[in-house]
Amino acid sequence: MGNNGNRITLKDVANECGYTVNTISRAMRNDPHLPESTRQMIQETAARLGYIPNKMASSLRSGKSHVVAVIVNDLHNQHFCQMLGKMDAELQSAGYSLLILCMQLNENLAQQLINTAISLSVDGILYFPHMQSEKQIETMVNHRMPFVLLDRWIENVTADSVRCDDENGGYLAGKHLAELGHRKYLYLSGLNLSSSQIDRLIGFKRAMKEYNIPDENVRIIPGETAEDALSRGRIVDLLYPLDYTAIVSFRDEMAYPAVNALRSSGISVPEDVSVVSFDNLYGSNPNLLPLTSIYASESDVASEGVKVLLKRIEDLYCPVQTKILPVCIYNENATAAEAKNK
Amino acid sequence: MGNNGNRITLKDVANECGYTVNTISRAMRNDPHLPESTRQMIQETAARLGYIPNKMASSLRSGKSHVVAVIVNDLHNQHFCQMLGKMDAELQSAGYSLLILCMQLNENLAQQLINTAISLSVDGILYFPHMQSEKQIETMVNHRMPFVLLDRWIENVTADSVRCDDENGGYLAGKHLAELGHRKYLYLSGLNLSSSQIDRLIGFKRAMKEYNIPDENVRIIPGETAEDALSRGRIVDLLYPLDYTAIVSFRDEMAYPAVNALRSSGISVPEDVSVVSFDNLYGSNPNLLPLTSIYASESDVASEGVKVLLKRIEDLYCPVQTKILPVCIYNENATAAEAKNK
DNA sequence: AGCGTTTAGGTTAACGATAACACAGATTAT
DNA sequence: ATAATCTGTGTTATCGTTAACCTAAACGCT
Repeated sequence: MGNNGNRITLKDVANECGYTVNTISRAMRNDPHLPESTRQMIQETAARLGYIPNKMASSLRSGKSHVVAVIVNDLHNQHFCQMLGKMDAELQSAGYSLLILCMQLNENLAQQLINTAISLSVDGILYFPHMQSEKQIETMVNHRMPFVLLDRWIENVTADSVRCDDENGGYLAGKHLAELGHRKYLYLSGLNLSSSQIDRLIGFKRAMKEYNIPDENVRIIPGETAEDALSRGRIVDLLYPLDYTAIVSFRDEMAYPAVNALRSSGISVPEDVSVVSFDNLYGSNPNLLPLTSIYASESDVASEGVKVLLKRIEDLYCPVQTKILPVCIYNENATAAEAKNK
Repeated sequence: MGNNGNRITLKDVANECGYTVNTISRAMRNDPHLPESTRQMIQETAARLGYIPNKMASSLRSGKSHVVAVIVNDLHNQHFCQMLGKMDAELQSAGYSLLILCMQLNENLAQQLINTAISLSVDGILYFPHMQSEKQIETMVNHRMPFVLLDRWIENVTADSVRCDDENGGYLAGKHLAELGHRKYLYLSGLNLSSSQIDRLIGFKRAMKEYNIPDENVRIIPGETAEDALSRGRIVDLLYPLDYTAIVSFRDEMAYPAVNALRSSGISVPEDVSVVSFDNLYGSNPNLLPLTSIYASESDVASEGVKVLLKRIEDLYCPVQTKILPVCIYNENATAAEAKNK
């Protein structure tokens, strides 16, 4: 008979076996001090009774929850989803579960989500910060909570981080287009200047300088979302009067409507206008868009991120880990077409 | 002065305020028995000290964790990811966090994931079952764990469920194609006969009967994954000799490579061959594929699912809830082109 | 004034598991 | 042969919070 309501606890197993809860607990954790036979007998009884350990209790006492939280900005964003899959796989094989906390595009939620994570005593946090937000970092540090910053760096913060080489990415974008002979550029920036945007622009400008393309040939269009800025009329207006022939978009999701707008106006991509973007969101579907995309493997970011976090969980005081993953530039179709054009 | 290591607990706040932990606990939970002034003072002190409640402890004592688990087959699948976003939003506004447990395409993990969920004392489970698996259901029932079956039904199980009207979906697919005048069909089925596949096929056959299309005009190609079955050669071989002009694919992810294969072989879609599929995965990108897709709003499945679960959490013994969401058939481009063709 | 009823808070015992310590009997070492 | 160690287990305290129960003062009412 169960103790209180219905849940089967160590106590129930103990009663059934004639041992104390302590011994059962040990058996379940495969404590080497128990003789093989006893352990087996206990584990079998536990299985027979349908015992499922209560991690809340265990975590409360032991301080380990075997749950890792990931904090992302938006679950509708494929970029994150692809990583979640990989992260989950890596975490699972290390014995962790994944708690997803999502800002729903509202950055003010970040602090609250971090509190939630701490509140649930997760063992670590995979954090995709959306803004330059030192306060959240401070909270985690104060609570001695292991964490890794993903995709971005944060000003004045030294902490474990995994991101791709955005500066080089921007450079490669510029170089690629410059070598194709383009002289006038539209650079679609975003509204929030995240670290990756800053780095990409810096790299891009470095390339421009290297190829002697003057500043005034690069028109930066900042602070707009894809939908509202890149409507057909707008992008065509922007392109034609000044003979821009190249577009750089800070991420594929922004490039996508731009390319659509161009095509609908009878402008071919990449024949008339070359487009370079970041993330390679559509990389797995090479027929979809004639984009050249700059990216680091999402899978690598995810698995490196997990690796770094697990290391930090294991040793809270190990030296700071920073991984900057190489980016590559690729799109079969676009590259081929552009080369032909050249 | 903290008690043990460093975490700030109720006790610390109590010491600081001169009340007992009980009173602090009450203040934090906004217990109406406390005078406004005391509560405010306590909450301010707690905030000042950086107190973050320990949900492990709270959950252990109170039996509520305010975490809901979702069990999915594959996080790389967009269909799930889209729902996760919506679910998370709905759950967040109800005060819950979302724990994602993923089978990594390995159905044998299902039982283990359910155990994990129970182990973590989640308040409920959103379950996308992958197979006809009664045992997992039994576990949840035994543990009085609220759950909702999503997307699928399970034989011999009566439980809360939310899914779309797959039978009608299949019917609409058949009707649509039959009315366009198609007489010979390739029906791409999947390897595992999930309930949605069964229902879709049943509905499709009903339409075939209604339009007097004999069984032998429908060739069912089962048990293959998209990649391996629908290579260029294969699909073209299948199409040409018998003059199939219509393809039904049990889900968009399978249709996608098929369409690509067709196009690469110089067969136009939808001009030469009409393709109907399910899920409307690419619906938000109408230029991507000339597919006609049958689907129910993912957002609806997600939010209905959450709604049903929350109700069940609130009252474990309320009557069984089953929601079958209407499907619609749509693709602007394909429909227009097909109509012109007709 | 006397008696019930709030009001504001304290006391105590859980929730389920685990860590630290204790300890008897068996085994080994010297 | 006796001390030292190991083996297998029980005892107790504790993780941080909450539920159930209790009390003392203040208040209202006839």
